[in-house]
Amino acid sequence: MTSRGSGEERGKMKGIRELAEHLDISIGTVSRALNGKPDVNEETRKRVLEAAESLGYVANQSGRALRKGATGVIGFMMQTGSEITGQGDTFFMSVFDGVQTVFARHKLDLVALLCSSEEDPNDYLKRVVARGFADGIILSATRRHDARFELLAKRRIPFITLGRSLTDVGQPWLDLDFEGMAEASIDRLVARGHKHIAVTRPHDDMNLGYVFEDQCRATLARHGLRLDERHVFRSTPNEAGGYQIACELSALDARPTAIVLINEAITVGLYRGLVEAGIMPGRDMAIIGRQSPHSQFLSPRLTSFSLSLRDLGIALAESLLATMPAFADYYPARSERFLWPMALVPGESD
Amino acid sequence: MTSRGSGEERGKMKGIRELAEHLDISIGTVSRALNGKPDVNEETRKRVLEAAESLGYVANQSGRALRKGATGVIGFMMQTGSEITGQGDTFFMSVFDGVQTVFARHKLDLVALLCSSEEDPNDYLKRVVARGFADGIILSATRRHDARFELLAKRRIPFITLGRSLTDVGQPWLDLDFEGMAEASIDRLVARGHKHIAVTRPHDDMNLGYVFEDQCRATLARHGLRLDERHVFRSTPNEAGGYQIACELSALDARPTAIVLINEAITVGLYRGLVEAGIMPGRDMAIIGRQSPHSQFLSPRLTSFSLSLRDLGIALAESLLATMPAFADYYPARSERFLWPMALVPGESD
DNA sequence: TTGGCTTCCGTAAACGTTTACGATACTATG
DNA sequence: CATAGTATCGTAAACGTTTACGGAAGCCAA
Repeated sequence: MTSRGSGEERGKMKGIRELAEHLDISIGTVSRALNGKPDVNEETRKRVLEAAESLGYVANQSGRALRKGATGVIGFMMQTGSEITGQGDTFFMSVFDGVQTVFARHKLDLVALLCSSEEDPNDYLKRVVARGFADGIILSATRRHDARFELLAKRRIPFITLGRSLTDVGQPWLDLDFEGMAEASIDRLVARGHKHIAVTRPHDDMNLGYVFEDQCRATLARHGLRLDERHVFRSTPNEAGGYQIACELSALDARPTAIVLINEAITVGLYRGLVEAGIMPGRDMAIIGRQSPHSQFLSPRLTSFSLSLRDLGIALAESLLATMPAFADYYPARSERFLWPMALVPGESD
Repeated sequence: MTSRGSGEERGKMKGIRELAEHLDISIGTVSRALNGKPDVNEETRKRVLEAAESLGYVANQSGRALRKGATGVIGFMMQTGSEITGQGDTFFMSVFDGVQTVFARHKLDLVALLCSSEEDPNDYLKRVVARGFADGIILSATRRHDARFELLAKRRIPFITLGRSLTDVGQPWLDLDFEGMAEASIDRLVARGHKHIAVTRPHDDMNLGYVFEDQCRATLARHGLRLDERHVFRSTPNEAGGYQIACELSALDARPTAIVLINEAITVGLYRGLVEAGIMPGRDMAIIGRQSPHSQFLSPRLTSFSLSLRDLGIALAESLLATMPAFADYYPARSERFLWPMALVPGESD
């Protein structure tokens, strides 16, 4: 027993070496004890665990990652700046919570990799993965063509995307069922007698915009209707964009009688713009959108498509782990691709 | 020159050793070249940089962090789950963007440390810092008493908090000027003849709730008025909470004529609840709140306190770096504490 | 020529873990 | 008693960097 006297619980633990000396055990045994290896006496394991607890020792991340070749970290890449993704904080926070319930079972940590709006997302991702920061990556806000896919595939980093893309490297993906949303929306509106239906989509090349518009067009065609090109509104995914759409809409001579919103962040602005133009949502203009924290508190209440973001996160996490060899015994290997269904919540806006 | 033929640009770079062999230079020189050390020939430095670029080599994070004792990562701790933080949709994303413009100058990376709603925040933080994950931490959503402060102080991790607390370990902090907001709001409402003013605050022990309520009370007292205990509304920081407040409000026999909202995420729900109760915002009830992406698109437009979240992020980052010895030559050492002013943007709701 | 200075580069030792391997003591079996 | 087997633990070699140190040139002045 090396004499260290007291000194417990104060300051920082130096490392496993100090812990080992404190216990008068070799560092190898300490490590094995902490990592649950079988070849260590149960009594000494208990001693080690207790000492680690009381001294506040936790294995250093860098040392462990260097040796094991894995960091135990999964990164969720997202872009900062307010109006990039069009998804609010609460959207991702809910998804994260689902992801973490899965990760917690495997001692994995989820961190959000924040790409500045001033940096090219491809460069950022390249930097992050080359540094070996995370064992796996979750991508969101997928674009029509997305070079990030190829980058991760080339480096053989396990990853999954929340969203599809024309770029396809065989990775698993999950995406919201925008086709189903488009179809259900159009069907519902047509059934209510609407013949001139407008749609919105992001101003940039987010993939979901193409998927959504195409399916709306196809569904309208099935009803013998067509999508007027002037009724496709592109906007930034925020309230200002929604307001802008309302302005353009009201200025039209051949005004549609209904509109389907692919993005939930534009709803309040759209409502406001319509009201200012004397167009009463739900009466003069039918609106179907996406559920958001406020959608049920608008007047009239928004008819919207909802989904369990938490469950989505769970599915996302499990699909990712299924592609990682280290978790092959927990999740059968597969490369899943799944359209996540959304449920129509009737409101008074259509 | 070791014969490697081609094989460039494909797959992953093994490490600095392979890069060095490729160049027929020692790894020490390669490292020095990449890190901008002075004692390396400019021509060889150019060769190294070009080779690294073309081979896609980036120094491994774990190895570098282990050797240098610093990770180059700053963590912003936040809690997942939808209704924890109570900040609106894009609040953090905007702050992050400001933080990153500062960090980019020092090759620091910002990541969001996501604490699951199922894990104790103190345990989470302890785990993160003990692992040596980040060189510095930014804390938000500070509570009345916040053990996280003591934990970080004990381990001597540089950190700053976005928000104050009764727990004070001498760290720098930035906080929104809720005192100023309370004072300006009350003054304005009293000047307009209101005598019965209600306030909102979070349902939990977030510190800002105490600060805000106290200052409202003090300012009312200055005008010879008092804050009715029944006019202090606690709610979850989301739209449902706002709706709930409206319900409680309308059920009151002695109804206030004005209300000040400390949280921006409850506004839409409150509007809705008031309207349903036949109370017209801006006419029957004066409302002053916080700016959010939708506040300007509500009817009537919300009179709100706004601030530049991006600038806030910049200040936050600079104050943090000022406490880190490694950046002492860029930012003069100081332990700053700063109330961030908010500007009143008149709307039609009061 | 000698010595000192500068410029450049190679060598090797850390950093804190994990783990393959071997060593020891003990138990069971013949 | 000899041997094999088992339980437990110590030793040391990795993992990929960075950096202190020293050495080998080249240059210049004395």
